[in-house]
Amino acid sequence: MSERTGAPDKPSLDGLEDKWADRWDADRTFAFDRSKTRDEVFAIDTPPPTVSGSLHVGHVFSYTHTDTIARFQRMRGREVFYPMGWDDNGVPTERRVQNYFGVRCDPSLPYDPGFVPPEKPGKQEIPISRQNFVELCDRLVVEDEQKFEELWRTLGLSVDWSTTYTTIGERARRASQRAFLRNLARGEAYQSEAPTLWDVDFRMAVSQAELEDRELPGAYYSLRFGGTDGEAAIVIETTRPELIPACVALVAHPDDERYAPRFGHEVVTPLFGVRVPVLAHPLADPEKGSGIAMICTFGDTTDVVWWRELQLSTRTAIGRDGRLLPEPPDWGPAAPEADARYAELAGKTAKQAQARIVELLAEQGELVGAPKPITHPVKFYERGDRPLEIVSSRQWYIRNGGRDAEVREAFLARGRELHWHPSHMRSRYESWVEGLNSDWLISRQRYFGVPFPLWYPVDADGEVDYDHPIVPEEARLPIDPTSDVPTGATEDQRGKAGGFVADPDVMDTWATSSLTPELAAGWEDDPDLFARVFPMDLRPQAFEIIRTWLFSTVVRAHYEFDSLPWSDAAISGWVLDPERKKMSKSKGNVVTPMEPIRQFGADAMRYWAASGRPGVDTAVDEGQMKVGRRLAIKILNASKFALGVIGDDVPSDFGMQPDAVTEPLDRSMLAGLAALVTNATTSFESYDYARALDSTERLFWGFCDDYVELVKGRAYAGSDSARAALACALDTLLRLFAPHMPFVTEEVWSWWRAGSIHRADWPRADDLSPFASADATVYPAAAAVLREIRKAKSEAKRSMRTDVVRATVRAPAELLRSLAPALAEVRDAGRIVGEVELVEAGELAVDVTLAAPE
RNA sequence: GGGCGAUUAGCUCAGGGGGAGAGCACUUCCUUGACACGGAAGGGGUCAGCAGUUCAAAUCUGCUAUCGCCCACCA
Repeated sequence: MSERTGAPDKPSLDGLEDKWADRWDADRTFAFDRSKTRDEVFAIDTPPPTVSGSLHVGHVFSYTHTDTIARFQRMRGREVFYPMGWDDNGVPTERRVQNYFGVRCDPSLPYDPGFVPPEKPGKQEIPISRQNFVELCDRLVVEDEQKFEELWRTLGLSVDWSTTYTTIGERARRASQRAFLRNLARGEAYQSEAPTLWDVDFRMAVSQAELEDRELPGAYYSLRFGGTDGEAAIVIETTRPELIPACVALVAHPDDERYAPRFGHEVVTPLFGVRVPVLAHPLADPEKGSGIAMICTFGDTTDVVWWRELQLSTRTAIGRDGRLLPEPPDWGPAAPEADARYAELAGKTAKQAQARIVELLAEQGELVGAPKPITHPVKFYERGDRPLEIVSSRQWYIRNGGRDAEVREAFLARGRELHWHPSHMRSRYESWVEGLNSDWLISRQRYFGVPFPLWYPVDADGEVDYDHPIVPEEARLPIDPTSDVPTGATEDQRGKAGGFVADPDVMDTWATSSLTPELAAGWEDDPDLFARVFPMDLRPQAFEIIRTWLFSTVVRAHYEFDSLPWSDAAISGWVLDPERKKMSKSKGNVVTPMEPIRQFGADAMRYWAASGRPGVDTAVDEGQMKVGRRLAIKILNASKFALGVIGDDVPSDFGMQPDAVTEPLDRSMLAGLAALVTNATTSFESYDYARALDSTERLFWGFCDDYVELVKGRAYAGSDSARAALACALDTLLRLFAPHMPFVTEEVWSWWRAGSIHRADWPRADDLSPFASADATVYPAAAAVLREIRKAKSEAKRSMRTDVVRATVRAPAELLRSLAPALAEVRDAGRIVGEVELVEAGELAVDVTLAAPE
């Protein structure tokens, strides 16, 4: 509990961050009170930052938005559950641990409890077991966490630092495996051997959500497929001639009269002389190229559709390493020259094979005309460097509506049930769900991650039976099937006929991240906490991971709890560099936040962040930070003035004493403040922290410029009405600013109040209701006239303290009526020493006669 | 190809049927008793364009243009 200190002579922002961060920590100001029930709690599903690198200014931006909401809800009386997670699961962390310690994860190795990494990573990576790797990860995360936490605390995030979680730790592994096993038991998870998008460098399957298109230069090559039985050749266009050996058919639209006579007939592939059928399918576009395409297994996702729907055979040419397979595919009947052709290409990368095959086509005269250069979109893994291939493999999926209209409708309904801020972000969710074309592929052929908690029986012939996975009891989780054995089995049965083998794969990181609300809430591990916080209230996140994080979290909660994981989603925009370019490490334009926080102050940094509207991309702007700093300083100084006239003997509960406010000017000012409270509250309730700040700031500057000047004389003279009004306004304004500028408001609060402002009540318009009946026009009228007087002095290039010998106020009758009760204050603030004449006129104008210069 | 958003002062942006606004920058002035890490004032805009609804449009509707993003089976 803080002691009242009174205002210092020279208030300063210096050192406020450390001072108050330490105090909040010591007082446990933001500790979650878990005696509160669900309806009293406001729970936030905080995005766990990836601990592989460093935080950048974009994190500061969006986490500040969330923190303003958290502080508002806390002041409103909700017990805020505001945990922090650390995302240490996934490729970025895997790479960081590899590079940092010079090790490599090899799950076939046994755990070595005595392993110590080298002091400096050697040139050769040391292979270690998965458990050893995870332990190193835990160790590194602790170091990263400390840096992150220091920044968050300096920024003033009001999280409860005793409620943290990680995404690769034991709890996360247990929750991920438990959720998967339950999906499996209910039939929501299934495995399938099918063509899958595949990254040839990472050598793993990639899900639809991890795809991105990149524009790449390419070319259309026109190829001649020879006719059979005396029929003419058919010319097709393709961008991937290297896939000719994988060609299984040609396809044209059923209504295309050019090719209708050939349907069911065969043609011969160029170079290889393999016979393939000509078929009809509505997906073939008569307008594209020559209107007829070659189907390869597999060149793109359309090939997969054709292959499946036309029930074609498989002729695999490209392997999982992106190179042409060493052995030729099954050509079918009679293709004498095919093997020889293929031998020359085997082992080449797709790119090399294309170059060679184009040469050969040209030599053989089977290339029609010159290649037509184009640029076209090609699918990439978002982290990958080479185009994706499609290979057939056995993978685990979770049903997400990609292949089932009913399931899809259920998730669209969840999207409509969720409150989106801003609301138009819902359309991104909807277009994603509507465009799904496959289920959620959750298995990854990686070593670091949460393993699938499964084994498969090996039959007497040594064949693995994938259709009857062996699952562990939930109580055993988390397990690693490569080192743990099925219940009742022994290690010596591993890999043996009649024994078992482990599922070698790990789960996609989103399979864990999709459980962050459950993880943070202690699902199954802490049922008492879970009941108090789940489903949560708010998911704050960036828009670009709606299709991944947001959607997958909805999927998991829908299946496990038949509910949304939270009622509201607040979607933040991007932070752009000062030139309004997207920040990225490769461009080298990433702004790190600690330096500007130290330079301008955390409140100033937060001011900049909170000025960015919900969902709107915002540029890094030092100008806004300077404005924020100026505001913070103004709050210090205006408070110092107000407390100076309120008096040092003010009791700590002095403040809302509406009865003491009797003067019309004071009552009028407080009427405006009441309207502000309503406005700011409404804005915050709809997650519009920016509007709340904007309206509060607007009133505050006017308060400083006009009200303080008008009331100064009377306040110095000891007017009780002025003292009470200033106390009331200061008290209210500080609390309105507290969510945005927690440090400076807490500092000022400590001068005259007990306890933390962040545990004080949010202002209620009801507290100011005595002023609802006040004439709200008095204060604006007085301020307007005062501005006219200042203008006259400014235009005369005279000091503001110049005496006014005589003034004539011309104004509409209403304005003059409003002005009347505050005329004394206007005289005082305007230094009018002589007569004031009031004249009715159409528009406000003030003529003044200034005292002669000395 | 479909969708979402944006277009307002030199810059960054707010506003959302009836006065064209803020901050920064610029110009001028003021070292007044809370504040020189200040303060007062000023200049500056065909609210992207066209059409419509309306007594009245920056604001609502439609179309167009430009920019950004999302989605799509892009041979």
